[in-house]
Amino acid sequence: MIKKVTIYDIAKVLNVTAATVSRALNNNKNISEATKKLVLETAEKMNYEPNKLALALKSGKSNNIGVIVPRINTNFFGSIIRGIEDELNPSGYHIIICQSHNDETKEINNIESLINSQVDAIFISTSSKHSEQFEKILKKNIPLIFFDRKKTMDGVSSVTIDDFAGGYMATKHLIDQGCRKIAHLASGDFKIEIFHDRHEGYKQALIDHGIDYREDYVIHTTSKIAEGKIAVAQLFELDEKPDAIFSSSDFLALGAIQELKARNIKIPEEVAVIGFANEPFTNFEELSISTIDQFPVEMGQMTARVFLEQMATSQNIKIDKKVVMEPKLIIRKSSKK
Amino acid sequence: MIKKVTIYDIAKVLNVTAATVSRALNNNKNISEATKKLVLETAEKMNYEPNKLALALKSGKSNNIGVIVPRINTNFFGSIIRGIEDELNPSGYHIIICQSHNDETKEINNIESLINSQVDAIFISTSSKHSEQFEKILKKNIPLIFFDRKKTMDGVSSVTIDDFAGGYMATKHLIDQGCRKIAHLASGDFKIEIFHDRHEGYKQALIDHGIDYREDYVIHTTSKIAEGKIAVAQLFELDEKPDAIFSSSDFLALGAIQELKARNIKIPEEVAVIGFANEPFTNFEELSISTIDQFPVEMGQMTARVFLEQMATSQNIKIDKKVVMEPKLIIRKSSKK
DNA sequence: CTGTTAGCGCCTTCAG
DNA sequence: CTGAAGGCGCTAACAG
Repeated sequence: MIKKVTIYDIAKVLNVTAATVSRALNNNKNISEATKKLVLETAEKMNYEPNKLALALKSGKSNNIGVIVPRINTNFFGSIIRGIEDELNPSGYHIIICQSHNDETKEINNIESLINSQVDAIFISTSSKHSEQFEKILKKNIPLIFFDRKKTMDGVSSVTIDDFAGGYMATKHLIDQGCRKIAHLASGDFKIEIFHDRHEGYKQALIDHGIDYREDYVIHTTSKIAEGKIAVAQLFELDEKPDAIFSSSDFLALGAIQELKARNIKIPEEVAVIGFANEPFTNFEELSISTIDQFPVEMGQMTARVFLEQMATSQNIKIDKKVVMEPKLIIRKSSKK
Repeated sequence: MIKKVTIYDIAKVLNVTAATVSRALNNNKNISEATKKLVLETAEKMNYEPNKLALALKSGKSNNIGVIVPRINTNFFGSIIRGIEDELNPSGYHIIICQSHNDETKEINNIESLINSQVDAIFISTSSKHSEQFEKILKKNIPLIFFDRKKTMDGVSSVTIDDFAGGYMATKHLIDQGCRKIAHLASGDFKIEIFHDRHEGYKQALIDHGIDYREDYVIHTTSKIAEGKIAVAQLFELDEKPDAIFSSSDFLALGAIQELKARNIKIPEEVAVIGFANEPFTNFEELSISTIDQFPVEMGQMTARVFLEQMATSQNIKIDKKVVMEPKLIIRKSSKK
C-alpha cells in the first residue's frame, strides 16, 4: 500500500510544522510569501492531495448531498439528478445516489445510511406513506428537501410542479377538443401526493365544465406500457365508451394508444389521448403524444438552488420554502382534433 | 445547532468509557452481555447514529465509490448506474455520481475531486483522449475500473461489450438481408475505443463478404436524431445510394429512418436500418428498430462485481481483469425483409 | 471484562 | 510570522 502524503510529510521535508503547511495551503494571511511558495511547490512535487474526510470530520461538513429517487434509470429522475448535479458541482458538492425501488423499507434504510454518512442534506422524491423517517432527519438537523413526490411537512422545503394544475389543464384541453367522456389512468397510489393532485385536477376540470365525474372512468394501475393496453381493454368493456383519456404517465398513454390502434379506433377523432411527463419519445414524429411537461432538469436545478440559498442565509433555521413550478401543456397529434 | 450524540455522550451517561461503548456497538466479544445490552438500549434511547466519517478517516476506507459518466440522464448510463447501485448497495457502499459532459477537462476535475473525497474506487466511462489522469489514480492506489468507454491500460480492469462483434453482427445481418451498399453512421470519435471497434467490426464484415469498403459511406457525426436526418441527406447526394445503414447509435438510426420516410423510401425494402444500444423506444411497436443490445444494467452489475471480487481477494495487488460481454443482435422491422 | 492511550489528517486557537 | 497543543468521532492495541 502506497502511503498517501499528508501535510506532515511535506512539513518534515521542509523542516517546518504541519500548521505552517496548512496555512500555506489555505491562503492564510499569517505566512510569508517565501515559505508559502516553498510549501506549494513541494506539495505539488510530492503529489500531495488534501484529504476531504479529515476536513469533513473536523468541520462536520462532508460536502456530500444524498439524493433518493425511486429508480435512477428513467428519463425523469435521471434528468432531475442531472439538474441537481449540474447546479451543485460548481459549489464543490458531490451527489450520493440511492434508489428506493418504490419500497418504503428501502427508503428508510437509505435515509439511515445517508445520515450515517454525514451528508449535508437529503433531497428525496419519496415513495413513503409514513413520515417518521423524515422527522428523524429533521431532528438530526439535516436539511431535507422534497422534489416531485413530496410530503407536506412544516420546516421542510419542497420543489414540485403544480400537479393539480397539470391534471386540470390536461383535462380541460380534452374538454376543449369537444370530449365529454374522459377517462383517467392513474399510474400510482393516491396516497402519493402527485397522483392524488393530478386526479383532483382532472375531477375539478370536469366539474367546472358541468361534466359528471364517473368512478368507472378512473383506472388505478402502474406506469407501464402493457398496463395501458389492459386499461383500455377494461374501459371498453363499459357501456359508455370514453372519448378521451388523460393518463398520469406517458408510458401508460403509449400503451393505451397502441391498444386503441389495435382496435382500429381513430386517435384523436374517436378517442383523444394525453399523457404526463413529456418523455422524449412522446415527441417522436411517429408517436406525437400530447403531454404535460414537468421540466425535470429545471426541477433538479431548483432543488439545488433552494438548498444553496438555505446554506447561504441561515445555517440553523429551518426554511420552509415551497417552490411550485408551473407545468406546461404540450399539444401534439394524439389529442389535437 | 443540535449536537449530534457521540459514543462519549452515551459513555458519560453510563459511567463507562468510550471504548466500552464502541465494543458494545461493534459486537466485540470482550464485553459482558449486561453492559452490552445496557449500552445498546441507551444508544437507542439517545438517538445515537454512528459517524461514518470518523470511521472512514480512521480506517482509510470511505465506503464510497465514485462513478463518472458523460451524462446521467440517458437510458444507457442510467441503467449502468442502476446496475452498479443495485449490486454495491447491499455491501454498504454508496455511489457518488459525476458527469463529465463529454469534456476531458471536466473529467479530470471529477477525478481530482473524487480522489480528494477518498473514494474507495473509481468506475468510469471515459470521454478522454489522454490517460495521465488515470495513471494518477493508480499511483494513489485507488482501484480503477472502466466500463463501456475504456482505455486499454495495464493493471486496470474493464467491463465492456465486444463492440467489434457488435459492429460485425449488425453489418453481417444487413448483408444476410441481401444488402450490399451498407453505410455506417458513427456517433462518436474513433479515438474512443467503442466507436473505433464498431467501425472495425463493420469493415471486417464487409471484407469477409467480398464487399468493398467505401469511405464515403461512413458518416462521422453525433448521437442525435437531427443528425441522423442530416446524415441520410448527405448519403443520398452520392451517385450510388446505399441500400442499408448501420448506425452506432439508436437515436441516429431513428433520425435516419425519419428522413428516409420523409423521402418516401421504403424501410427495410429499399434501405434497411439497424441501430445500436437497444434503447427502450426501439422496441415500441410504432418504431420497431433493429439494434444491438448492450445489457447496460448487467454491465453495471458486472463492474460492481469485478470490484467486489478484487476487494475480497487482494486489496493491494492491481488486478487486470478484462470482462468482455457478448452483445446481442435484435432483429426488428426496420431491417427484416 | 474494562480502562487508557494513541492516532487517522486536518485546522484553529494560543503562545512565542 | 511560526510552533505547540488540542480536538473532530471512532477504533485498536495495550494494560490492568
